[in-house]
Amino acid sequence: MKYASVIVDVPAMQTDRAFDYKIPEEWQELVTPGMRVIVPFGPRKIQGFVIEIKNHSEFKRLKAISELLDLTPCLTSELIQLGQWLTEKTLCFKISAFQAMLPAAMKAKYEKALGLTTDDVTELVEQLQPFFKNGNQVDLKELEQTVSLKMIQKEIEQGHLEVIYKVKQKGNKKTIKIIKRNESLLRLTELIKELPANAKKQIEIISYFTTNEINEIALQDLLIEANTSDASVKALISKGILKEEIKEVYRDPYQDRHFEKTKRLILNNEQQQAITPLIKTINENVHDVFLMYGVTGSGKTEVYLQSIEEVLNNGKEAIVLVPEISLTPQMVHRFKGRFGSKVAVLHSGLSTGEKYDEWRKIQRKEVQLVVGARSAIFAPFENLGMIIIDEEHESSYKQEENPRYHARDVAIYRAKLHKCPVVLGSATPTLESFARSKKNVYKLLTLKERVNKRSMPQVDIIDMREELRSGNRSMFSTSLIEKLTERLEKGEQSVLFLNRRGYSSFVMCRDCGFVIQCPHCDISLTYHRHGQQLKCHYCGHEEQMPNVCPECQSEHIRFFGTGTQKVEEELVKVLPHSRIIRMDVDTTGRKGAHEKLLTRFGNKEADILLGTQMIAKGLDFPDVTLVGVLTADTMLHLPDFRASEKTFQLLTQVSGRAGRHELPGEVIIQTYTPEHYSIQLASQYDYDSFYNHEMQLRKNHAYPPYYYLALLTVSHPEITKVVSVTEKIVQFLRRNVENETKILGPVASPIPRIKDRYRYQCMVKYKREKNLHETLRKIIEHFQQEMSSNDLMIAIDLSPNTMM
DNA sequence: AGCACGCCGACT
DNA sequence: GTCGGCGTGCTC
Repeated sequence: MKYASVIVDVPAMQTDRAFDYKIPEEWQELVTPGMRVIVPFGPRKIQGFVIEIKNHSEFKRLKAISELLDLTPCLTSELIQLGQWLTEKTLCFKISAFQAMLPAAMKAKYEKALGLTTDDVTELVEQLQPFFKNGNQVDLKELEQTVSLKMIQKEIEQGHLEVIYKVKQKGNKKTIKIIKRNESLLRLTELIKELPANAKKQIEIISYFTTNEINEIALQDLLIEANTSDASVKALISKGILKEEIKEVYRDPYQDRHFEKTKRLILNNEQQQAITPLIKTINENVHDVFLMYGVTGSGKTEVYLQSIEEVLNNGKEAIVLVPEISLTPQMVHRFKGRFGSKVAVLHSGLSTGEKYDEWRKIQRKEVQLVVGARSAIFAPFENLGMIIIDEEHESSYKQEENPRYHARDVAIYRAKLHKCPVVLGSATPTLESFARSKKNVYKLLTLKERVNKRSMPQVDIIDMREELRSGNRSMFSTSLIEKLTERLEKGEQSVLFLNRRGYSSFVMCRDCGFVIQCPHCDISLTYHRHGQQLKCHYCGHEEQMPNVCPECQSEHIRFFGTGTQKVEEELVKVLPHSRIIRMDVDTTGRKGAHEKLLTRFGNKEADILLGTQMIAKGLDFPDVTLVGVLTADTMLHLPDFRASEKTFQLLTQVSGRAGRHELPGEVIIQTYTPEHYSIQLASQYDYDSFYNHEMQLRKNHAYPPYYYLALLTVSHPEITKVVSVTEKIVQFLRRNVENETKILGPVASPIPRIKDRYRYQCMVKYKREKNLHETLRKIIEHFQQEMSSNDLMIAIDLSPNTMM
């Protein structure tokens, strides 16, 4: 007799362990670790993951697995192990770790229904009787709307009704019907004559098979091609001449796109030097981490492509991670063009079903390469030959919700197991990675020249304070307008970049200075042109834009700050004849809208592309010769120790968008702090100096990479509770950490209240702290009751990206 | 997370 | 005396 250890789908501290189940006789040999099952849990039924098969169980009153959801495990043994590791590393629940590895379609949904337990409907209360006219089950949600719960409860007590717990799958395999011939072509030709003459349509169908000499065809195609209805097809099937088969098909998001085969390019000297050690590790089957530091346009991608080719030739698989926002069609094209149908693509633009299908291709070993965003790092490959993380510095590789993992850490963990290399690529590596390469923990591969030998575009820093002094109160400097006009005249294109983070349009009274804030969060509301609404970006609260100031009744209340809409309006005023494409969340909301706008810009249907973060990455248009950054320093003032680093990265990234082809490019950076080193050094493309300068600061302030961080955020509706809990935590930490570890706090979070919950935090800065995870676990355990009963929340982020 | 069980106050 | 509030503890 075998038993299954199951991790159940209940994300709670008390259930964060395996539960044992009997395996029914008929599945004894079938159930293996990594399969999803449905199990009884208390009174209900829920989904779970089998993580182990055992011959004994300590527990006496075992229940049996009620259903199998997979016949092939969806988690490989490696992924089960990885899940355990993730759980410890990020202090998340086991179930959350497993769920993070799978496409959303495989997560269960739960529903409750009421079932009739008697044959005689009239035993029920009259009011309930009509609901069971068409069957003996009714959806509970539906019933709740019209009937009181009490009445239902009574009926359950009397044994007339029962609650049925249902587990539903979200997405599923898409299938089509295939019609096959059941006879030889020769026999079919004979059959045409044998069929009754009035069976015209049937004859037509058979002729279609014989004249085209085909064995099978999709039903929907056959109906069109042979111009018939499925009644005739059914008739032939029942006669045994044809047969029907169900076939799983993939929703292919790229099916009507043609990818021209691209050939490998000749590598230049630098690229050759970079790829050699990489190829060596690939062929020798050893684990290593490479940092490929290559300036924009230095041809990193070609190095990726050729090393992947090597991996695939060795019969192994590869994962390429790309930041969500640069997973553009251009990017996909490069991989599909080289490797065709061997590639699966995973990103958030796909529907749940499409993601599931791409994932299935990986599981069934139909592809050898995955290109995708963060979660693609969990691709269920079993024979990994290499993992590439492009734009390694991107903060989106860190998941900001549980499990708070960093894709880079997962990549290195998996690569160690598979004895294969990890390649981290960037033009502006994170300080962490570059520091590791200096210590030779990562092997540094450097690409200093651009492939086309062009120098980087000239960058001009414009001091906006000067502009203000000389009477220019607009958001465009004289120089920027001049250069934009110049491009318009020459028929060249420009890109304007608005860095909006931490600088959205808030509403302020000009008389008393009152700023309208969210009633539930301590943050100012954002003005939305659409319907004159004020919106909170944290809790979704909405209200109407007032006509007068709520404080002083002044009419001089208006919105400040710079949204893309506002910039567009202003721009049209200054350059009335320019054609502008605006790209932001509003214009790219719909699926495919993003791509359409870019195509239009590429076709030169506009002169100026205006947008936020999303246009900073990977765009490559030959006629763009001017890039303008409207406000370079907004991000600098966020409460974030990485603010300078992010600013440097962004400016470097954006500058790389200009003059990528024959035409030379120019960059304008507008700022109120032109002397800031991250702006100065970005304009000189001087990563090394930036690195040295920033490292010194990090050292002085005890930040990464000199120290590791852990951020604990406590939240509760009452501020006194929050403060006292955080205080207790800090005291406990102080008693349990090493001497050189620093503990900051308790302090209010940068956003002190979200959704009516007060937030306090404490930051742990440590170098070596062997037992930190254990200590943090103890803290959670200590507050466990309060967390489940008293609405208390403690969030722990190990190596947080920001302090928010 | 759900859900049952169980112990106290305010009503028919 | 009963209904129903939510604190406590369990789920293989």
